[in-house]
Amino acid sequence: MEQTERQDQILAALLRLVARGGIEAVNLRTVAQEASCSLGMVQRQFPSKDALLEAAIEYSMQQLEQRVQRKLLRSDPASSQLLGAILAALIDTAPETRGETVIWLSFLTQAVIVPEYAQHLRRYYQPAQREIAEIISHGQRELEFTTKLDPLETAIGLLALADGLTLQLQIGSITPEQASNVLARQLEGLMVIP
Amino acid sequence: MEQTERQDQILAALLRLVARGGIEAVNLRTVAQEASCSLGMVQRQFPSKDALLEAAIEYSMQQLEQRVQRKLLRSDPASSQLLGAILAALIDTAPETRGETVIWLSFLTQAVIVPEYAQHLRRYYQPAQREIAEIISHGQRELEFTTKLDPLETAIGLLALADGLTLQLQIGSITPEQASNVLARQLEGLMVIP
DNA sequence: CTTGTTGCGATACATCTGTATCGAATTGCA
DNA sequence: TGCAATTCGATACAGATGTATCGCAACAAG
Repeated sequence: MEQTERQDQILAALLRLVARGGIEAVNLRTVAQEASCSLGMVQRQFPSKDALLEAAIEYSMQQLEQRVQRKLLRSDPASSQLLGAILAALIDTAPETRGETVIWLSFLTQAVIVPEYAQHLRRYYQPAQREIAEIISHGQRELEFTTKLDPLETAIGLLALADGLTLQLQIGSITPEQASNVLARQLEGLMVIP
Repeated sequence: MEQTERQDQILAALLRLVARGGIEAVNLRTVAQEASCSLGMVQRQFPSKDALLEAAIEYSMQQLEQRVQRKLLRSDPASSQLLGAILAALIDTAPETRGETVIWLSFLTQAVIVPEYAQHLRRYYQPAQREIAEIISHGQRELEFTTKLDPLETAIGLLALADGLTLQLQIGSITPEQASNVLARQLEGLMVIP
């Protein structure tokens, strides 16, 4: 068995654990048990618990990235369709992605306190903001979007909205239908003249 | 010294602690130290750590409630002004409110896992959604808002947006100016005809 | 003033958790 | 096949943490 393969098994086990019991359920022993290996094995694959969690975040980000990319490939290349696909991937509530969502939220919450985490996140969000702004810009040039709003500001709003909707969805204070309706209205809003 | 007074001192100490080090910095000993009292005192005021945290959440929610109410009293009674005041209070980044923000985010994250917490939060969000929807409805009837959008759906969007912006603000991936601009654009959006 | 009660803070205790260590098993190579 | 090196998993260890206990001091009632 290869190194990275074993590491991925452990990371997957960790995410299953997080999906069930949140990040508080994670410790070296429970992870080992979930991964059906020994405590020593987990220690050997990851030098410390922090390193393990860091790897889990990285892993989750990659999974999210892939999910977005897959949606984009299947999507109509019109700007509004692209945006819709990206945002739909961000608020995904499929059970398989629950672990990723929860660990992502935990990481966000931690980042408010730990500057290094916040920096990590900025390095993710700022490119995302720019990419979405670019799509909006493109839509404006192609006259698909008639809005005159600032693309970057609009992109920031859409990303923040997606995060907020994810939270509300996860705690069940809104339904998936409501969430996608809200997003749909926002996209429609780009096609009027304000 | 009265019971509730001592409890409030402890809760305030806890929130200072959370503002500095997040919820992980909270344990009975650090709280006692921050509150300049003994471990036994904290134990006597709150039967368990869970009860202590529960009380801290309640306390934070009351503080937020009061902050919103104060803003509302000072605000112009026009619907858009009311909405602006509420949303501005929600994304507040004043240092004094940081502890509340962080504990609120921690609680949100926990709520994804703990159904009882989620229920607490729904009991907060759903009235908030309805109140904001009511303000929007009123604005529509008074012809201040020309939008034909569904009030409840719009309210859900605004609240989710506020949560998302709060997160992004706290990790520094957007500036306060960007956040309030995004909110302002949304409010302007209610005054067009879509 | 004495005595019983209550409140207080220090300390003890059990558990959990990250990390280090060590002997045994396994594997690869000559 | 035999040996050396590596890998494995069990266990030991230290520190942190929630909770329980206990002796002492302050105070009130008689």
